[in-house]
Order: sequence, then C-alpha cells, then structure tokens
Amino acid sequence: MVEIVVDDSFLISQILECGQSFRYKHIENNIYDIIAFEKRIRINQVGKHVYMDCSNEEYNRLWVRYFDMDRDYEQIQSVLVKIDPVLKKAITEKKGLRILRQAPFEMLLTFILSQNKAIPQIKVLVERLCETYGHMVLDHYGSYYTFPTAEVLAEVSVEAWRKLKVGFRAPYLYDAIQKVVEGVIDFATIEEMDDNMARDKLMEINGVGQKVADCILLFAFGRVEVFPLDIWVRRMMTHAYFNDQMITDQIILEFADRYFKGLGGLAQQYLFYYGRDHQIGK
DNA sequence: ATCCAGGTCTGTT
DNA sequence: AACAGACATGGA
Repeated sequence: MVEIVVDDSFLISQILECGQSFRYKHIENNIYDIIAFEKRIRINQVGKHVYMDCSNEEYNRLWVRYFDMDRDYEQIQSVLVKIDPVLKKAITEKKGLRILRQAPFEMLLTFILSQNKAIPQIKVLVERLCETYGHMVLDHYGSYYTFPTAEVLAEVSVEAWRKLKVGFRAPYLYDAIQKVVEGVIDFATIEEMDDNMARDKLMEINGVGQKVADCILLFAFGRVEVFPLDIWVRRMMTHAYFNDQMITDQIILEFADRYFKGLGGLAQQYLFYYGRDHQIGK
C-alpha cells in the first residue's frame, strides 16, 4: 500500500469522471478501481490522503507517470484562471482533474469507438472489447480483463467487429489495428514528432479525424497544448466566447490556440467537464 | 416516435 | 475550401 499526500489539484473522482478514462469502476464513496497496464489498482482518497493498492516500486515505475504527478497543476491553474471568468469558474469547480497518460493503442481504439456515442455507451463498448479479446486476470478483488494487444486484434475481421455492435466504426478499427501491426503507425516514432506531424500521421488511419487524433495526443502523449474540439467543447466555446453564434471549427481552433497560451488541452478538459456536467449550450 | 451522442467519410457546390 | 447526409446502435 502506497500513501501519498496531494493538494487540491488531485481528486480521484474528477480525474476519472472527467471523460478521458473509460476503464474505471466506482466502488464506494471515494474508492475507485482502475485497469491500466494490464493491472488493476484500487485507489482510495480521503481528503489530501491518497491510498493506492500497490508497492512503492510499482507506484514509481507506473503510476507517477500515469497520474502526471510531475506536472505542476496549481501553477497551470493560476495562469488559466486569470484568462477569464468562465474558465475560472470551470477550474474552481473541476480543479481536481489531471490529464492521465494512458496507453496510446488503447486511446486510439477507444476514441475511434467514441465517435457519435455517449460516454456510458463508450464504456460499454470498451468493456465488451476487453471481455471478448483481452485476457482474464485474477487478483484478490476477483477477476478483470486486460485491454487486448494489437497482435491479438489483428485477427479480428470487420464482420467480427460488427458482431460486437461497434456499428460503422468496424472498418475504422480494422484499419487502425492493421496499420499498428504493420508498423505504419508506430507510437515510439509519433512520440518524437511535433504536434502537427503526429496529428497528420494519426489521421492517415481511416476513421481518425482531427478530434480523435487530438484526443490521442492529449490523453496518451501528454500534449497539453492540443485542443480536441467535440460537441461539448463547441457548445461551451460558442456560448462563452462567440455569443452563441454559429461558427466554424477553424475559427474556434485558431481562437483557442492563441487564447489559452499553450495550455489549450488543459483548458479544454476543464471546459469540457464543466460544460458537460451543467449541460451548457444544450 | 424522433432526436442525439467526446465524429468522420463521401459526394456536391 | 465549405457543407450536407449517411453511418450503427442504444438511451432519453
């Protein structure tokens, strides 16, 4: 068991429920289970005290990076809250969220599945994917399924994907997986690219547009300057900064790029979570 | 029943 | 380059 002391920029409920993660389970009160890196970890947060059911060695090797512990969120928030009252309100309410560093392959498939789906349904699809093609692991809490590897999924046909009820996303998944096993998409290479090059590379996959690519860059590669523009962020942005006018994605993206001072991805996540929670613009 | 969901693709102007 | 429709599935 690891115990760490955190400040207000770490709240496990907000970290998990802000919409970036789909493989967690709320156990009770402030206790959550997370499945990542083929492991399951139980987290219990009581105020400033966070208890993680793992060894010190594992915490340092896996979870420090996963929870983005080396980034100074309080410093970032102090910059963002000065920008405007809307952002300040969102951050004041959602200051406990952090951008997780999740596995690139998992983010790729998860955000392909996410398109035109509500978050609870995305969770269902991801879970079905893991139960069908992942492997079962037993631990002292019971059993769980890992996120399957690209090698295993390479054998899944488009028709088999359809049977999992992924709908029109079936050929998208198929193309993404093939490109990964062929090495056309190589995450170590993408890691070294700048944002625009990395985005263009990811968008070579059929079914990956700018929004999905940007989610991968933000949630797997920690690119906190990229700004995934989805329906909720669009509503929030048009409402807060464009007087509810109809406006193109291009305008919003250009605005966000200069307005959020290189912290667009973080601003985006505070705004997304706040906007979705309060149904802003719906 | 009709609309909508952390979008993207394809075909038309 | 900008804009509509189509696309599977399930919940409200």
